Amino acid sequence: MADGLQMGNLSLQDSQHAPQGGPPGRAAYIPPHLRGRNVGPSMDGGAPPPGPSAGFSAPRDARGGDWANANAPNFSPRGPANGNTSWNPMEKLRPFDPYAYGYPGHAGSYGGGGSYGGGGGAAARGSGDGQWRDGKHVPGPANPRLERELFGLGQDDPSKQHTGINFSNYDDIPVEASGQDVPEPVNTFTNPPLDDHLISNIKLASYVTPTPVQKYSIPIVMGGRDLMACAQTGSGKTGGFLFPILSQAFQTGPSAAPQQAGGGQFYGRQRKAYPTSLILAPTRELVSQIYDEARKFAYRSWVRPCVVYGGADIGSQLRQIERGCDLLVATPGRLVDLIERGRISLVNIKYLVLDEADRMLDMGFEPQIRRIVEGEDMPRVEDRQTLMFSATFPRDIQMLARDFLKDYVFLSVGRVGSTSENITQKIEYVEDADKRSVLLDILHTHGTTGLTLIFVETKRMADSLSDFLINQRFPATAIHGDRTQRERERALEMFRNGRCPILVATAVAARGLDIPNVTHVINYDLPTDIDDYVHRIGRTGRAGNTGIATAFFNRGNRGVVRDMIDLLKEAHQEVPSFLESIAREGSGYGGRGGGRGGRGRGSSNATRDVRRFGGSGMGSGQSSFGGGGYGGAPSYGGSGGYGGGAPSYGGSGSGAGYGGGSYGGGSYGNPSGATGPSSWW
DNA sequence: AAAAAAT
Repeated sequence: MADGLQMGNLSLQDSQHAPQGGPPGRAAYIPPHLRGRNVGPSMDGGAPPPGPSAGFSAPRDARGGDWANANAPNFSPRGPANGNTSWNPMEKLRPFDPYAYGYPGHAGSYGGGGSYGGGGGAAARGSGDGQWRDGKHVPGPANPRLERELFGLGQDDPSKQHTGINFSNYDDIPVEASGQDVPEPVNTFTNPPLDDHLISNIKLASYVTPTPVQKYSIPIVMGGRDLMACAQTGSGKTGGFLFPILSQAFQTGPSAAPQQAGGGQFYGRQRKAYPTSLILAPTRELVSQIYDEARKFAYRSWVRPCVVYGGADIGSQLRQIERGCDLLVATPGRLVDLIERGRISLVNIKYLVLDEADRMLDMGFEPQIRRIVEGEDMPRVEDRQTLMFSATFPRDIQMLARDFLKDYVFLSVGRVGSTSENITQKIEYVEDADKRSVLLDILHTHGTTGLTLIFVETKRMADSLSDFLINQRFPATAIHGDRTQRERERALEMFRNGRCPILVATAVAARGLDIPNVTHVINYDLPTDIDDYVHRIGRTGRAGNTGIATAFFNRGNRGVVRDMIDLLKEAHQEVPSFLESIAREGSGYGGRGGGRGGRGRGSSNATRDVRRFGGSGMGSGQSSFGGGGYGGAPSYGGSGGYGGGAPSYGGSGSGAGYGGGSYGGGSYGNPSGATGPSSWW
């Protein structure tokens, strides 16, 4: 991978790779917003942007031997001292926050550790794990205990027995791919292109057929292409990036560690990790979820996944990383922290994944993300592969895509829930004062099968409603941002495993969480943003199953009435007449019906490859998945679409952009004349 | 209004 990289200047190397305790050899910290693109803080004195990856080919980089040899110092330098089998208590405690208990769940696989180092021929991780030896992948022995933990027996933990079935319904999910030379999708988990070891892990996890996202993403990523995918969590996107990344990793082995002084000697006294894959996601729950998946598919392989996030003891995370870290799943803040501490270097990154990118931006992570991607030692765009996932594709995400991706394939995956009709949506007119009793009616009649997720708008309401339900002898619990991390995890776990099949939640649980078996979502309070509604109901009907979504609607929600009607129609749901009449009453916004401007419902997921259209037309560049939009992929505007189109993001907002034709189907309803859509904000 | 995140 280092081939063809230019040499950086030496001072650059030194400042970047200086042992952590050393004097701060770098220039004063430059805040991200004052920084030019590609000019990281360590690029003193106007060094041209050779990219941080220049740091690779330092003279002292003693690569040249085989990978394993060069890599060895990265891994468990302490060797046997750490190796142990006494960590197993984790097994009982593990459920959620691994760090809370001192050691991440990977422990069990770590076994004796005695095989480390030795003659330097192998990058061994301990007797339980696989190795990369003499240019070959040598999977570790089976570990029944770990296997049970990772893949589950499906007995007492319903959350594990249920990993994505009913695949036939997946096929309803439309996918549109665009870009230059889009590789043909695959239809099976087979070799080629996938690695055999990965396939065996996929089998262990009982995945049978790739989901639509995976069908496309696997060949795209394995073909070395960058990817921008608009997809939600339930679509199987985690596998969509993990499968190809791990498959490649199994076949090509570890990268050489830089900064290594030959003979397996450590250069510098800090142990620093050099992951080859980095996955960024916005929340702790999400990174944990991704990490759990990564552990499954990395089972018995040489690849060691790690997870870091805030709010947990950093010491144990540091120790975990020291033992080897090939695939790192992280929240941005904590990762920056670790980079600042000099414990993680990104020079070896081959794969960068930004998951739920829109949400990360919503949460104000852009500075950290830009710092990580552009302001540290991450290889340049050309020298890494970058995959971005986002439920929506608004302007700021387009900018990120423009800056972080190269000649990417754009993938648009239909809404899992609403569009594919997996979810039956019911809207009931309920005044605030009647909500409790109506809720009780529903809970009584709905029976006890499956899990019920109830969304409310405020934390106080979450508490009081769950108290109320408990008083009414319903097994309920609550999750919201004022509860401690531990309480949240516990609530979620109780919900997952069915001991508390009713969960009252605020928006904290609206997005991203993948909880199987949620059969009913109740919007006790409707959100003001229809996108949030879509995400909420998307907690049910997941993995191709069906679900029911009930919403309590009254005049206080008339702000979303227009979007709600559009959404119901698009999803071929019944539209109650009171909605229409309330819509006719007018919502007081003027302009187009709901006053939502262009950022209508279409933004939820529906997206198009902006590169195809000359300008971004609508201010936010979002579009709908409307009607016939899929098949056609009408106007790619010739092959020059990308190169030429890219700079146009600054785009006009003035309406003209619909021209592309994919709106023809007209299901979008009202692309009416409004001008600046973004005025809505 | 709520949520999230490095401390």
